Amino acid sequence: MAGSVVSLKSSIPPAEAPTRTVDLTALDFSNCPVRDMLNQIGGKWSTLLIEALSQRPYRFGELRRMIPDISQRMLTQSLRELQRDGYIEREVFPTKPPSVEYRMTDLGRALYQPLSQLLNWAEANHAAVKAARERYDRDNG
Amino acid sequence: MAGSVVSLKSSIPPAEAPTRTVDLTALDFSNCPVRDMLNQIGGKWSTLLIEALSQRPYRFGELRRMIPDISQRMLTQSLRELQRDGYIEREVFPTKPPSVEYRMTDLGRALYQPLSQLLNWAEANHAAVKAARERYDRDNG
DNA sequence: CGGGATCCATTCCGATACTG
DNA sequence: CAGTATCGGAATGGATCCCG
Repeated sequence: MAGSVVSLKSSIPPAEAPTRTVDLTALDFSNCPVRDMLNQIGGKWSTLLIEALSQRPYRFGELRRMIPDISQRMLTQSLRELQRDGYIEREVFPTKPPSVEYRMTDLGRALYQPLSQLLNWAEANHAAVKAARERYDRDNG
Repeated sequence: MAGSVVSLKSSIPPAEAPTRTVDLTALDFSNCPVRDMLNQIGGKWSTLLIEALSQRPYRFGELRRMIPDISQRMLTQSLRELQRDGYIEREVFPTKPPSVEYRMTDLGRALYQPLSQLLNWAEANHAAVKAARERYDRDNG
């Protein structure tokens, strides 16, 4: 793959074709985490967790009860990935039995700004998307 | 799963615990396309295509050359899904050999507003995420 | 040129069982 | 309570061949 600044010419003869240059590097997998990030955000549970933790810190068991459909395996894994990317932090309290709390970091709160905008858009436009799908499925398949 | 408005109480004794109610319905899979949408956007190629088509319409082969790493199978499939959700449209010109053009719809352009904000954020903060990952990987396994 | 069909590798995710 | 370990099915994505 390798960081590619794709030079983009129309397939019409070069002479009259305006040469446009599009920088797709920003979305290149190997160079930057944009794709990586969206891959992570696009995971089945990540946005749900970010949404929940954007409110206040929660303990593991609380999150689990909030999202009954998540398995503890995926809950652990998703939290670890969010933590690894620096969006949330994990604090262990040495009680017996131990309790663990997860909270957003500054980076996570920063991410939440544009992310919540996108989520709001999605929520506001789900009817349009649904309609488009039904139209497509009717006309085609 | 089923649409769940999760009633969320802290695990501290109910008497003194403030009862908070968090509506996670918006992110429920079965109810609304927020999760669906992010699933789609989180796909390996979708954002790349939306980014490209937000500039101007392109033909199949042009897109293919712009993104050399995509297979024609995934290009076709990704374009179909974006079309199905109403973000792009497809026009066939009855030339010989046939040519097909893809362009953004109004809905697609609307989506691009919050989406590009998120992409910009990701691009601007990739250093922070990278640093967080290295720190995590060093401190842990 | 712009696909469709098929096969295969990888990754994701859920269910279950066990632990400090 | 908050995990870890293991397994198997499902979904995702890539390679290749074929077609009007």
